[in-house]
Amino acid sequence: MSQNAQITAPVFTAFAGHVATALDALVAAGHVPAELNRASVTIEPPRDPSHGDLATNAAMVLAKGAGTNPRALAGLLVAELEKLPQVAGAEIAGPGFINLRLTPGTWVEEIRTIAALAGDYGKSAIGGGTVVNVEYVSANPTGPMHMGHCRGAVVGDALAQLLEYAGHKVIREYYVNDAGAQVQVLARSVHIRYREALGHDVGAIPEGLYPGDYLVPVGEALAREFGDRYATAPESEWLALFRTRAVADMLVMIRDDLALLGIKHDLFSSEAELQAAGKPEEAEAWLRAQDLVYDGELEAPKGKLPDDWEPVELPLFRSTKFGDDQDRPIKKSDGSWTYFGADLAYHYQKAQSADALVDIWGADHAGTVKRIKAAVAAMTGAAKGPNGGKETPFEVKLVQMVQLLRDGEPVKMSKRSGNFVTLREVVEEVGKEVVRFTMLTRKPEAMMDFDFAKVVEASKDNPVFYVQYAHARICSTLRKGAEEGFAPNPQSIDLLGAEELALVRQAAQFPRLVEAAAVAREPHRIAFFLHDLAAAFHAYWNVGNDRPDKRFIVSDNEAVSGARLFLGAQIGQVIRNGLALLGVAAVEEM
RNA sequence: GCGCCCGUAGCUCAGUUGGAUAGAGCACGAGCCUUCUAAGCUUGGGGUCACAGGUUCGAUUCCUGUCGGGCGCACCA
Repeated sequence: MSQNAQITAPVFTAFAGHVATALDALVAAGHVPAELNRASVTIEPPRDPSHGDLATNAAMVLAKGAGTNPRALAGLLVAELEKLPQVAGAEIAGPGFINLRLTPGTWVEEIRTIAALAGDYGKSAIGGGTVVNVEYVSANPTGPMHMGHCRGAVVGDALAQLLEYAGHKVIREYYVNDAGAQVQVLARSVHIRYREALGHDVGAIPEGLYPGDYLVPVGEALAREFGDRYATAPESEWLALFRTRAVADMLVMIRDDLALLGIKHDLFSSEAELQAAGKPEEAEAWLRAQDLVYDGELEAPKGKLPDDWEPVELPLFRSTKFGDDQDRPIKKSDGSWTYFGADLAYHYQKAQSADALVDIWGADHAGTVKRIKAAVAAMTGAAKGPNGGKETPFEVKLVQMVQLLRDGEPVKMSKRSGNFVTLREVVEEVGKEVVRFTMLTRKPEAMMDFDFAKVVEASKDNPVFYVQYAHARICSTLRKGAEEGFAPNPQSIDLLGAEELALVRQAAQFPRLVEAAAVAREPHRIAFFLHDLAAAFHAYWNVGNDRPDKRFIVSDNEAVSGARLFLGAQIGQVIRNGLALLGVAAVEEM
């Protein structure tokens, strides 16, 4: 018999069940057809607090199917819901909303629930254990991470954590593009550094190669290992070797950079290995058998036509059949795979071990979303397909650009010259917590400014600081209470009044917010929730400025102090849980 | 020219998968404040949700079109 059996479910979770039970009762009484789809029934706090603690639209969305009008159905539901001991009042409002007022005891109980569930408060089973593959970062292995990769990395990592918390199994995956032209350029760049390490006069790094100093040690290591064996050898003798070595070194560097942000992938999938295993050929053969790949002429580019454009026949995937604007080549004229051709096989491979796929991409890749979605639909959806006709849900989340600013002035970046701002520089300057939280303070599809000065500002304008400060304030109050001999005391929390319970009401949103954010794949909602909760906490705190009797520690009243400290500890717990979801550590003092 | 994203208060942005009188911070106006943790507090004004249609009990939210901004548009990745 575990202790957990005694724990009441979080109030919003519980009431989702209560409303369902009430509807079941109406079904049993013959008022509502059993087969009615309840998916659009919501249980949420009303926007206007004067309307009560909870509102449901159940009567409005089900009335038509029940062959009655919303207010009549609401009357029946209210009669059921009023039977619940937690319900202090239920009324029908407007077109058929049902507003519920809960007893104060319900909120007191919620404090105990938070304490009992602790780090698990907010966890959900909504994911049902299904496996979601989240692919994020996937930066080319040609150099250190730079800030262009940062937002997608944080959003992807926070999303992965959120989905796990919501009851999914998550595979965090990084697709390593180690087969294309870029890594050949890398190999050539490294070869120059190799010759340089051998004492050759290599001059300036030629245009088009990677000029960064980070390749110097790679060249030196190769010089130590191979001596001058490849110094003047033809490219065909060293290209593959140097590419393999360089990519391996770059991945070490990238993993180190990601570790600075606390990011660790479960799986690094190599494009080169995928190709070596013949996966793209398998995909092509199957697609040709379905007449989804054919040899055809590529359409001319839609923008300004390049001077050297000439029509050519290539194997094309019929992505237009699945909503794309034109069919896309899977092979180049030299017979090698296009990025898309390999990516198509790669996504099919991912679908083998996951129930759903999510890709986090930079907005500059928006143009290729349709073709890859088309490919996944074609390969997983076909009735006779390799996946048995079960189309794998697949979403691409586009993360917009981040503009780096310093005191309002744009920071110049040029990838070509190798003069870009690295992730490491930024993390070392402002800290992991600040980077992660800030990247989640805007919805991903909107552009974002990242100002070095503003993100470290210690003021309430800075949401990172504001949330951290709330947690630190709680910790320091608990320390202070301990000094005065007051401990958090759950025995006396019935003494808490309406102002304190309003704080609980706010914190109690967390479990349903986790579910909504997970379903929407939007981790930034957690960041905004934390900001709102911190604001409510600070506001309550400030009441104590003028009214010592409303402070957490009331020196001559041990019972009230114990109750408020217990409340504070649980608010702190919810903040910690939320921050943990974002991968941000909660600080105990500032 | 086409595709994707964005357009909400003077500014920066939320807006709970279509809900009730659209919110927060900054800035502005007016008061207060020397603190259980200083990085302040309270309060007020401020809106054609870019625009025009459509869908329905109901639209900031969904659909169509227009305007404005960003990104992208080869067999690159």
